[in-house]
Amino acid sequence: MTIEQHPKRESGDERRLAIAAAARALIVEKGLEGLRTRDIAAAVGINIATLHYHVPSKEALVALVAESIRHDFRAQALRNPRNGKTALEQLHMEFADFRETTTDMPDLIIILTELVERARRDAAIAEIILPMHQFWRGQFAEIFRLGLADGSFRPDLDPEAAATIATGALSDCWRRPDTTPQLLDAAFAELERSFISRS
Amino acid sequence: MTIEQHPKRESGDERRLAIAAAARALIVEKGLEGLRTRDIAAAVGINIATLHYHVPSKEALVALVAESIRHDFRAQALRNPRNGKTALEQLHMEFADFRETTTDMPDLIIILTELVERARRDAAIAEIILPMHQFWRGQFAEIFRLGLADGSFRPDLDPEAAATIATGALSDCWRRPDTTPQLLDAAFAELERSFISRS
Amino acid sequence: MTIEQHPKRESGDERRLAIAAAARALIVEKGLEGLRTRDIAAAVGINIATLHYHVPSKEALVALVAESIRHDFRAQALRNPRNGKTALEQLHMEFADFRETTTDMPDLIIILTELVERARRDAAIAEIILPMHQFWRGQFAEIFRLGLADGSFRPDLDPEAAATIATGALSDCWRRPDTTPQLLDAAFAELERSFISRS
Amino acid sequence: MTIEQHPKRESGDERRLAIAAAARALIVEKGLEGLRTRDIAAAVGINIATLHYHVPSKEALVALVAESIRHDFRAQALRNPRNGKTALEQLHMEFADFRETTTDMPDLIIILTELVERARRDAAIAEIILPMHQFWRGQFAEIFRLGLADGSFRPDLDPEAAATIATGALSDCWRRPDTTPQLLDAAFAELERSFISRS
DNA sequence: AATGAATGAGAGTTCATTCAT
DNA sequence: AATGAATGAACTCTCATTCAT
Repeated sequence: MTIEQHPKRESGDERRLAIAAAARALIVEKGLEGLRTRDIAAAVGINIATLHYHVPSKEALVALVAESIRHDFRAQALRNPRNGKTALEQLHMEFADFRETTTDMPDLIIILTELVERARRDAAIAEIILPMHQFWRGQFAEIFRLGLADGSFRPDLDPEAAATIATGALSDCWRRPDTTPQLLDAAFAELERSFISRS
Repeated sequence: MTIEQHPKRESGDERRLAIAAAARALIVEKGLEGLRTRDIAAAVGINIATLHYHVPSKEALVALVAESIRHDFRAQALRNPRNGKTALEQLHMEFADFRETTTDMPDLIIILTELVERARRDAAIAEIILPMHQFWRGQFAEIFRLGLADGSFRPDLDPEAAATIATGALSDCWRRPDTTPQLLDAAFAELERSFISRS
Repeated sequence: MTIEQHPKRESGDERRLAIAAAARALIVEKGLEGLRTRDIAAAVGINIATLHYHVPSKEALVALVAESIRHDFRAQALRNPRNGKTALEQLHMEFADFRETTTDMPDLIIILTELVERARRDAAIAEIILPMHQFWRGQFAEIFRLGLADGSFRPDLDPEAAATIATGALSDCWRRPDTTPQLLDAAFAELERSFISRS
Repeated sequence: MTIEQHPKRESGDERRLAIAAAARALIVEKGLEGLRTRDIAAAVGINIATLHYHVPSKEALVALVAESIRHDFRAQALRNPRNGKTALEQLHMEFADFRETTTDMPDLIIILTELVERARRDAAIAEIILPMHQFWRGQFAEIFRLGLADGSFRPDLDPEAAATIATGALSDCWRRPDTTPQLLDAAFAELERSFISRS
């Protein structure tokens, strides 16, 4: 895209981006377990030794992927500002965002799931991934607190627990191998009915 | 059962049980990805060739673990009969069962999560594992349908979607590395408030 | 066939015959290199340990096959007596015998070839197999000597060398993967024209 | 060729040559059946992984050996041009070539025999090896046709059958474990007497 | 910044053979 | 005479990583 004088010799950052992209594609295809450094190098079009020059170890490579995922999530989260919206509007936006992500970047969620799994055994990954989950749940909790204050959600709602349920249901819903858009929509609707006040 | 004079010489079924147990312990420790046949053989106290005598391949070994998990789940599901209980009582029992499982057999859920992940790429595992998930969700759906009929749950409840939410929230709740019993209890309570009728 | 009181418990000799037969079939199918004791046991319908009870080692098993081949060859050689025939008649009979063997027992020659190959490295096999070859060549030499005496073969014929050529050409002819009956017939005819006297 | 300061670090082609040479020596010693990748690596002085770096699989390794044999055969065949020679002179040269090969490169024929045997079950090897045999037989046939035309061979000679007999006799002659140079010479002489015209 | 060559450690699997019953 | 279970030794092959250039 930008003017390149040495197309074969990309800058270090560009190479790292290409490596992360290739790694993500391969994780989607074969899972984190099936990820091979040689495959990544081949996909990028470089030598394995060159790959190790840019990313010193496989551990660092997985961390790079985790960072890359976090970056994309953050970008998505910041795209639609919530300022000045009602709690219900924000909840709808949150649902819409999730729906959009599952549609536009299904890979992102697959990789995230794999990283969450790995986070249980890899502290470095945990440090990157878990805050993401917490941030997402935090956003839900914030919405629920707002809705409690303005009376749009039922008064006995526990914002934290509801956030746990919402994020849990959504992510598990996506994780399921037999998932469908209809299933997701039904879950959205049922979650809304569960939380709004009725009077 | 009987006093073993030759612990080196067990029957095939006993060995297979011991192998499944050792494999499960190792999966909890190192994940399915880190599972090594040699480690299992060492844990059981047999030669690797002996392991292959009883379980012909690693693929078959993972399937054996999946079967073993299914067996345990079934046993647990059948322990407390639901006959003659109200919908709410049954929901409470479902929660209690889950709680009991997380307490008594935390490994079971960890392994199940790994197997679900693998099921995405391994059809043989999928065939064993996915029905379990569906059975669990089906039980929730049944409870919600019952509660709709007797008026204990709110009339606009979508039983299937609610079942999806309940199982999703619960399993995700457990999957989280930072999970606590309190978190689980809060989720139980919030789910109940979400679904019961208020009048 | 014979009256068996314990069909499952054959006598040692019968078992050894069955083992040899199974081994021969498997050698034809997969070669001596691909011969596995387990496959033989399975073909016979017995346990591997039982196989080892009857034939103590794989080496002994190959020797058993070699003996079995020698037995068949001998039987075939003795079937058509050469007494009172002319040299040319005997040569024709020799050709007919070879042709018959390639038609009726093609396996026999395949296995023999494999055994000859192995004889180079296995003295025990060599001791069984090489005399067979020498016996065959000796018969040809005898025929050529007879034909020299009665003038039916050309006077400058070297019986030993001619026997070498005849057996060599025939066995190699058969060994070839693209062999055909026509090829064999052409070789027979050309050999005859090469050796008979023309005057 | 040049003085090597780092014998551990050779070019890929050199390594492949060294691997082929080591493999050939080992095949002569233990047969194709007894060929082990570890032994080859040890003979070359490299790690097994390095061997696999240069030759990706054992199958490819056997193919490499087959190619190497073909290369040597071709070089030998092209060394002495047949142009302008009489049929008889060419036949003598063919015999001399074979004799030279058996003297200078006895291994070559041993390995060839093993490869021919394997060609029956391995299509990839067959594609490399069988044309060699056919080329050799074709050369004999050509000589016989030439000799028929100029009257140096007997008029009822079947060139193709004679070529089959000649190559068959020669290769079988060599294959025999009890072979001697005298035996070869006697076969040469007898073949010549069998085919030349007498008038 | 890049690469061809090399490697240690280890993976799953195979096989003839043996042991206890 | 027969067998289920066990085993040592070996096999081919893989992978992340390093070295020399």
